[in-house]
Amino acid sequence: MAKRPPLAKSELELARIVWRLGEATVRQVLEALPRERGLDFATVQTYLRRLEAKGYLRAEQRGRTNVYRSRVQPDRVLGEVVKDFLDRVFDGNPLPLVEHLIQDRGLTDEEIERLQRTLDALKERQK
Amino acid sequence: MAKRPPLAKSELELARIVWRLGEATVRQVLEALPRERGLDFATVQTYLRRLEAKGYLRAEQRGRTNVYRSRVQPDRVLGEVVKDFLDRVFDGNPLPLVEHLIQDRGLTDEEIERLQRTLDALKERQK
DNA sequence: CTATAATACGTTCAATTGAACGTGTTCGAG
DNA sequence: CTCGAACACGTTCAATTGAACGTATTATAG
Repeated sequence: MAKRPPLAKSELELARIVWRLGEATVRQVLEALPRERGLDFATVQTYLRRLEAKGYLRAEQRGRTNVYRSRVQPDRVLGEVVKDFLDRVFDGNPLPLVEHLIQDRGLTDEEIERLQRTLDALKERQK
Repeated sequence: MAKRPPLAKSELELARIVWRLGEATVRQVLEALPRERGLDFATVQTYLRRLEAKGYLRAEQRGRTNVYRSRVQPDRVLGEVVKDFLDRVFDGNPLPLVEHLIQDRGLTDEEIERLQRTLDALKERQK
């Protein structure tokens, strides 16, 4: 499985939009971008082309226009991104990051409940 | 508080070593690096200089040698790094990341227990 | 004392990334 | 038709990053 080159930040940003939309043209991605981002059409085009070259997206010529869709499972890519981050910043140790997240950022009561149930299930399964 | 320029990956890697050691010379950082990293002394020197220029580290001339130490609270920087990542990859929403982490990466039983206690405490406090 | 090793510091260099330009082509409104 | 808007694609360009070089200086083992 030929390893893809790493995702740059802007590339991930656009890839996530394509993932969310399922498939998208340059213009659709541009329009899905927050207005204050202020990217040029040509710039979005360039990034999508790069994503295709890197193997993350696949372009299909529909009529006169290119439609991009994901070539790899988004979750898989996300997993790689998270793993890379975890390795670099926490030596691959998830616990400190999890603790940081649940301490620091606001979780609602429901979210806490939900996490507890997830942990319960996990503890069950872990036997 | 003048915002620092962002931390590049290699820079964060070295900064973390300085944080861990409390203070360190170029050589000490070099030696604390995993052997397979294979960085040159001069390269480590360059990165530490950049970290100083960016305001993350402060160099003190001790004898003939530079000793680097952190200029900002490491936890603070770490918080920024995590926040940036969370924003970019999960739209600032911690829950999906937490769920991904506890599902995907191996947590030991004790770690799960510990998380549950943390969540209990958090739920208490949230009233 | 002197040659060698270690260091600081300025400089360089290639690859990657963020961002856009220019040109050729095409499609649809008048 | 024809003209302008939209698009594709090749190209460019500056900033950042990863990595190291070269030179001057100093400390130290012989």
